[in-house]
Amino acid sequence: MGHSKDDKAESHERIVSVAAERIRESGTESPGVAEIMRAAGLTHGGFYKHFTNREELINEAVEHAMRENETDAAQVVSGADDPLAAFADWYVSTAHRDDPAHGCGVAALCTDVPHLGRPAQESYRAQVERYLARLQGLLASDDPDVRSRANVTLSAMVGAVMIARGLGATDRSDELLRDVLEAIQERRLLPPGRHVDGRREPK
Amino acid sequence: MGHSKDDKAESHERIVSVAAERIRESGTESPGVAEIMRAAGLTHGGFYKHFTNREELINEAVEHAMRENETDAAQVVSGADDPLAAFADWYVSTAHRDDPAHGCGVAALCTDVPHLGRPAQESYRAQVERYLARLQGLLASDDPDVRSRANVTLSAMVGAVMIARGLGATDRSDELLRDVLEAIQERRLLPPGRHVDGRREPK
DNA sequence: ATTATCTATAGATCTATAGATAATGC
DNA sequence: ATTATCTATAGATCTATAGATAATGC
Repeated sequence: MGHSKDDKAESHERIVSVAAERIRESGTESPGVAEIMRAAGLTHGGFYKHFTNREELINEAVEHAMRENETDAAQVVSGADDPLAAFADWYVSTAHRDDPAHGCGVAALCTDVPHLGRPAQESYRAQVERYLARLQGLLASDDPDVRSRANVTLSAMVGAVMIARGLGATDRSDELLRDVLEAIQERRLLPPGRHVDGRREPK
Repeated sequence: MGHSKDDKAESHERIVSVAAERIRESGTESPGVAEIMRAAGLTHGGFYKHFTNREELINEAVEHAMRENETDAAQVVSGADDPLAAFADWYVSTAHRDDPAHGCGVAALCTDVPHLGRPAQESYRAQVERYLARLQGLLASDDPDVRSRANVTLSAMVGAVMIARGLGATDRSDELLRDVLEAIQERRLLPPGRHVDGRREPK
């Protein structure tokens, strides 16, 4: 047993980190307090010295899952010849499909977030904004429709990984990921005739 | 109490139909047997005369959710001036975002399916195939890359609805849906320079 | 007589709490 | 003395079962 304040901070971090993995793998409802504490090397009784209730842990775990992934993204694009291609390569991959526990929280938690409280929804929204800001930077900046294109690109990336996860590690799943990756890397999501009037009217 | 064989068949259908709604709204783990039976106007005790266990219901409910949505899709495109535009309009919409219970099972259940058994995974896979077959029919048929384009289009459609659900009914969410809808309707997901060599090498 | 549904409940699991234990840190 | 963690357990909830009830259908 360790009982210093540092130990407690380490324990807290470990619980949140483990929970962030489990909820991306099995959803926010599935893993129990006892299971998460066991995975963190602790017993379930001590849990309530760290969190007022389970929901508080889930909120911290959602925020952790979102930010953890974002730091990975920054490393991937830094110093790449084609940063957009590197970003897409990292995201739209079989490795990402097969390891949701350490992957994108926007993809893994999209179905859970509507049933969670404000803090988790805000963590989700903020991470979508960070992805969109990053994509706008990676797409040609002289395009009046960068934001629209970032929305389309993010949708295709997230959708591909989600459908691929539903299909499992099959040839069909691999093919879908590869087709979406190529479409992004070859800039096929660009408008064929450029729009010069900026944002169009919503129908 | 009604006790005829017809009544039982109706009860069975009602239980599966209600379950198909609840699992798309809250995931396959969340709704309990008692809750589903109550929503079907029955008590929980009779459940096991219809299903050997909860998992069997979930399998039937997943299959039901997938097929129900597919018949809606067929109606939407039939007789439309621009069937692809009509299909995208129906799928990439705020109405679809705000009503997962009656919406696409591929979107609603993608995170649950990997944790379910073979039958549910097969239902999921089959519905992805039906969507892709439909999209290949709606996209220009003289294109050697229709299949690739169907994969990209489906990913963008599903991804847009999933992210939009995570964001909730906000301006940002509406904008994302509108941008993806326009990209599909204006055929912006087409390659700018056509590829005549068919399928390219996987890198 | 058969059977679809209902009432009641057993057994398992989960969140949260209470009190004990064994370190830390003034 | 304080407190981080552990053991034990209360109370709620969930799946599944058993036996009772009240219709159907030969």
